[in-house]
Order: sequence, then structure tokens, then C-alpha cells
Amino acid sequence: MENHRLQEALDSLKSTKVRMTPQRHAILEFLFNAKTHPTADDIYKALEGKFPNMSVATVYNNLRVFKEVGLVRELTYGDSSSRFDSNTSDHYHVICEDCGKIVDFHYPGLDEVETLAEHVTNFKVKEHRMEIYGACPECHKLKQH
Amino acid sequence: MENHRLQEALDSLKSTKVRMTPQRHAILEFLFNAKTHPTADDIYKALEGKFPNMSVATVYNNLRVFKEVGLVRELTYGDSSSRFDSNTSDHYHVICEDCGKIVDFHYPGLDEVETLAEHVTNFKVKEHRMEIYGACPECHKLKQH
DNA sequence: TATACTAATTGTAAAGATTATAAAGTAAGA
DNA sequence: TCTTACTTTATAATCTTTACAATTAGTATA
Repeated sequence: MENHRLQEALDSLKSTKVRMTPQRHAILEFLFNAKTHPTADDIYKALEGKFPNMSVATVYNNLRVFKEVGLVRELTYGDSSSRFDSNTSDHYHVICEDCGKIVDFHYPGLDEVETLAEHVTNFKVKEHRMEIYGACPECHKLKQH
Repeated sequence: MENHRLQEALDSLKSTKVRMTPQRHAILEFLFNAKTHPTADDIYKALEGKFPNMSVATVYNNLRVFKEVGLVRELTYGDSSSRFDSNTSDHYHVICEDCGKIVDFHYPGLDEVETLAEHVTNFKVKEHRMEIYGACPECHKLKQH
């Protein structure tokens, strides 16, 4: 089923003028099969076996392209580097402040927040993001010793 | 009234082992009077008149200290550098994707989200953050030409 | 299938933000 | 005042991301 989403992504790229290259295919494939939310460097390291000559620039370039087309979302947390998420459907992230684990979390109906924000600020609202911070079960258990 | 919040912050620092220095006082004062959400470099530049010898490291060090004590919140958006917010009471930010303007936005009752996240993920939830993205009135008007 | 046009990749350098380190300075309590 | 531990400073180092120019490679077209 992950392959299904990947296939959809590949198809949607065909309809643009974005060329398909082996590197792009591999980056997309990795992102769509990833259970985690990898950094650019994670992706680079994961693919250096298959593409020993691939440049980091290629990873960054393509992540930007995928972002522009809407296939990928960039997550910027407090830590040093961005993470990338192929799941662009509406969901939020619960983040462990101790070990960095990120868990997806579905919650409906924050459209109301957007609507209210529009009225109060006169902005033309496009989207929102939310993260929930805390300790994952494992880290929490450790802290209680 | 800003001075009142600043005074409270200074008092709360006295109860810790955090020493008061002229640099720390100036950084806190600047943050608590700021209408915007400045970057570390903004703060550095703003204070270099008063402290020609102050190091950037001092700004970063102290922002970290203030964060640890809970006086200051760090905001990491997509762009290169973090922003800092002295207002640690619950509020959200509405951000213009074109000009970068940030407007505070009050909204109650997302405690429910935290509660649900706890139940679903078994995390021990501590806090959450949310940002709303769009175009500010000025930028939106420009785009309609 | 060969050609040509244009976009993509590579390798490296550069930029920008943040942190580490060691020496010198200073706040705060005894 | 003295002492100690914390802070500041100055600089170097690190880390992430982007810029750039030369080379390579998709893809549309003939």
C-alpha cells in the first residue's frame, strides 16, 4: 500500500515538467517507505550504498522540488536539521523531548482555529501546523526510576 | 506594564542561582519590550551600541538560560534562524509566508488535543505549539493587484 | 533511433547559524 | 574584602544548507 502511494506520487510528477531520474525515484521511494521522518542527511546516508556518487546537493534540491509540488512536507523543530514527511494528509506530530521519537497523531476539526484566526487578524489563512511535546512511554518510565 | 513583566522575570531569576549581569538585564529588557519576535542576531545588533564588546555567544548562552528557566520560548520556523518570544503565556502565532510578519493570536481550549494525544500515544504530554500560515492583509492585497 | 534542448547531477566552495573552548573578568555570599 | 564559581569574551570549529560552474542525462521531436 505504500507502493500505491509512491506510484501516485510518481504519476503526479509525470504531469509536471519535473523529470524522473534514478536519484529522484530512490529519494521518493525511501521517503514513502520510511516509518520515521528522516533528515536530508538520513536520506543521503541511506542511499549512498545505491548511489555512491550522489551529492548532498541532489538530496536537498530534490526535497525542495518535492515540497514545491506538494508531495513532501518539511518539518522544522528545535533541533538542528529539518525533517521530511511524505504524508501530506492532515495529521499532527507528538514528539518526545528526550529521545526525539516522533509519532503521528490524527485529530480532526481545527478548521475552526483557522477561521477564527482569519477573522481576528485579517490574514488570508492557508494552513496550520501543530506539534505536541512530551515524553514517550519509554523515556517517561526511565525518568520515574 | 511591560516593565512589570520584566520585573517579575528579574525577581524569578533571583530565586534561582542564575546571576544577574548587565548583559542579561539588557537582553531580557529588550525581549520584554519587543513588539516583534527577534532572532539572536537581532538582539545582538540591537545591543551592540550599549555593549560594544558583547559576544554573540553571550546572547546565545543567555537565551538558552532563559529558556531553561522558562522565561523565554524559542520559535523555529522554516527559515534559517530561531526567533525568541518573551510571552510564555498560552498564545499562538499567525505568520505571513510572504513578508514574515508574525502576529499573536489567542485561542482557548486546545487542552483537549493534549488529553487525546496522551490517550492515543501513551506519551506524557507537556505542551504543544501551533502556528497558522497565510498572507497578511498587506501582502494579500498586493497579490490581487 | 539520432538529435538537440534543457534540466539535473556532481563536486566543491561558500554562507549562515550555532556551539565549543580557554582565558580573563565579575557577581554574590562568607 | 576575599573567594569561588559562574559569565563573558574572542575566536575557532561545527553543522546545515545553498550557490555555482562544469558535466551528464532525460525527453520531446524529427
